[in-house]
Amino acid sequence: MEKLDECARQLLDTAPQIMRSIRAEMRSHRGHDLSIPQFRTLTFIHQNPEASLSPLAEHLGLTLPSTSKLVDGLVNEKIISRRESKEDRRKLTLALTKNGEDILRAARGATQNRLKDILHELPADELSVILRALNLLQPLFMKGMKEAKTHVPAHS
Amino acid sequence: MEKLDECARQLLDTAPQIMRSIRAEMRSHRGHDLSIPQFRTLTFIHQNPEASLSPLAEHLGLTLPSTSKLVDGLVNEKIISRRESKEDRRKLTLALTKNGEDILRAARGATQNRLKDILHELPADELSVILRALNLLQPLFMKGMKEAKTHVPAHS
DNA sequence: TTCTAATAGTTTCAATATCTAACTATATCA
DNA sequence: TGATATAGTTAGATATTGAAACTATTAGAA
Repeated sequence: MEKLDECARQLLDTAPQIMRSIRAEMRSHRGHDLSIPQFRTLTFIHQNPEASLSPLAEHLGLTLPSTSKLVDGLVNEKIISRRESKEDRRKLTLALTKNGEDILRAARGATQNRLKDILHELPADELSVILRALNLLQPLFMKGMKEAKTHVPAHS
Repeated sequence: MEKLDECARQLLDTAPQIMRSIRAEMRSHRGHDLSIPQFRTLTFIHQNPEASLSPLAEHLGLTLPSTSKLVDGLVNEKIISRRESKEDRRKLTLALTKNGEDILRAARGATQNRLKDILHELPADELSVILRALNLLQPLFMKGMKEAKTHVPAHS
């Protein structure tokens, strides 16, 4: 149980610092500024074609009104498109525009480069450890979300 | 370099999800609601006794006015104390109140428990991998901050 | 078939968080 | 000593988010 305690503690201390680097880069690369929630929205829609608003809200951890507003802004900027779903007229179908795909790709590229800058001095075996850990963590934190609801986002 | 790419990509995808869980717990446990920046402020001051405002701002990735306001709110709630520094009257010295320490302890405890809930099903060897990875990542993301400035936060 | 309940999303209002510009006070340097 | 640098505050503007209220659509019960 000591390891479990230590993992929880380290995660709590490290995750915010990682996010700080990510946020800084999202906001500093040339071109379109994206907030973290905007970036996460684009990523979610990219990974979940035909997504509607509610699963997006759930993924973001935001309420429906907040998510609706967020999407509004992105629609206004022609980054995503929003249309009525074919199977259920209450639902929206969200999609990235071409512009949105470009912006997402640029943001990911720049931010991943930044992270690579930070990580590049690590030897390969340590990168392997980190990669393995991330592969363990990712499903858990997606899984946590699944437990809350039954809607499972599809992952590439 | 493939591993480096993959690490950067996974980090970019996983860190926000981890933060989502942390944020949700910070906001849901009984007692005092803390925002992530507030929590990070308390943690920083706890780990850096006698800290002034500028290194805190730097740590948070916020501007001085924003940090000043954030601290204002916490001072008003008697969570931290603020006084003029002895060596330099331009500088503040920030400290946790007793109340602040209680609140931080409670927030950490609850959030760590939440993370433990998520992680507990992992076998010990996998926890070891995660722990090792976090121990590798943490200094890097603190180090990144050091590179930006010369002021090195002391760590327990 | 009709009516009620549930669901998806929007709008309004209020609160909170953050940045920029401008400013004050203090310390350092030429 | 005066100019410059540094630490922090205030005011104003903008962005983000939740709660309450509302509309439209779908599903389920009678």
